[in-house]
Amino acid sequence: MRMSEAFQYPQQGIRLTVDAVVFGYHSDRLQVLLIRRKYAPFEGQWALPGGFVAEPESLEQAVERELSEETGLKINYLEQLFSFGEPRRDPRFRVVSIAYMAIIRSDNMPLQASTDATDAQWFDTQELPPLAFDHAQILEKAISRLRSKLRYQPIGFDLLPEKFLFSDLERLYSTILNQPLDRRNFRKKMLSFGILEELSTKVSDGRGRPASLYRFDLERYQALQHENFYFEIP
Amino acid sequence: MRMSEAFQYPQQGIRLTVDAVVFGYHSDRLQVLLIRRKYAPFEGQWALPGGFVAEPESLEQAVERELSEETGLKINYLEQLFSFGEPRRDPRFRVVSIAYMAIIRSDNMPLQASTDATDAQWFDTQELPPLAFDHAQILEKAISRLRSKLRYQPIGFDLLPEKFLFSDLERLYSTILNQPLDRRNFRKKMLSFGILEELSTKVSDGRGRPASLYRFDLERYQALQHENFYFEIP
DNA sequence: ACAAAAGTGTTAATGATACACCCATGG
DNA sequence: CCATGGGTGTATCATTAACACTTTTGT
Repeated sequence: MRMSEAFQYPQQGIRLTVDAVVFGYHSDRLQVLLIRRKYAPFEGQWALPGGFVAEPESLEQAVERELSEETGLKINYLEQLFSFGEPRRDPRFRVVSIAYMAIIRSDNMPLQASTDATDAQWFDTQELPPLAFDHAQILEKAISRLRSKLRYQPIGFDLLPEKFLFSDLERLYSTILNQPLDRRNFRKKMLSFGILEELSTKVSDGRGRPASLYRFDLERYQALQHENFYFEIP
Repeated sequence: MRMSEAFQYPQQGIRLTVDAVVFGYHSDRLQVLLIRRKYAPFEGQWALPGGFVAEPESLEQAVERELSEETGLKINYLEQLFSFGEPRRDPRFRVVSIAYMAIIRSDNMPLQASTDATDAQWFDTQELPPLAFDHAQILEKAISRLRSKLRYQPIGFDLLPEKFLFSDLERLYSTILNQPLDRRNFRKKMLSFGILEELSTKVSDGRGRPASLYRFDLERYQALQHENFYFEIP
């Protein structure tokens, strides 16, 4: 085996793809972007956006290219999730897929009447259609990762517009974590980090007392990271 | 692109490997297993054990096979770490590597006078030689993962022999986390989980008061996981 | 009796949880 | 003046952190 490695450089016949679980947040719901497949296998079924990795591009570039080709969307946050490589996960031949988790700001979510793309649609994560391949498993892992990251990384802000209401942020947390939060405690904790800037503008949605807009202060956050600072929502 | 995907099934020329960061614990030090490369590139340099994935095997099987071929070691814990796919990480051609983190019980560490294997050696993680490819980066990521997992998963027991002294466990934590621990607080916390069984045997290393042996109670741990139980060392 | 490591409790500080009323606006 | 959502503080409880002496053995 070592010998063959050294001198033959075996060509494997294993294909490499990337798939992306793209999250958005709309109407107080966590949404995920799916693409309807045009071709077999799983023709007509919904699947995660993704595709084969091209020879000279990095994995991240591959994800960004595929997303841009299929949906025209601009990614706001991207991280590698997990690699899926069970031998029979694709019925055609061996495909190993490196899955990514991506986040798109809710003010960027509208889908472009897409170029090449078939159907691309946002789905509420609570009401998902059957998915092609092992994509349900990938999605499940992504949701679970998103949930835990929400608690110890300021990743929730990537799902909201740049300026947002505190109540939006709170609803986002309680929706995605699927648990009720105490408004006062949440506010106290979140403000204690000192990474939110309160803007002077107040907005009213028509009824109720007008609320302040906030903005996530990324620079401040990055500065704090070099000190003994831990973002954590209990 | 979609078209070509659907009908051509492009062969990519991207090779797929697995690499393993294998941790052991010996002489109160965290150790990692390295292999001296027999062939170019990086001939003679130290590298992580690993190799090409064979067509019909799962990724985990590939790791286990390579480790067994190269070192004869039996793995005690295995988890996928991260996938590395920068286009020029291998000077020969495009190789994407899926890295795993493995743990070997310290009573299993002796290396078999190896079959095929060249040199395989344990290295103290504080005194590492230069590594081939991007393996230093992989190793760094593995250590950081091990550190954080140590805090919230009972993974430290996988580094110790089946029966161990409480002081060993404590030293392991303070060594790997690289911080001093308070003996009383550590003990109190660790025992509070109820996942350690105190054995009746006491052992003495010649000087000082003899100490009890403990054993990690896996079944109890698994049972507790279904309840509201969180292992966490602060 | 001394050296060496094991074992053991209490207090103070900090952080988490629980909880209810007033405020500002639009209709 | 009513309905609606925004905004605020305090008291209790739980967890963590700090800290030092006694016990058991071998030499």
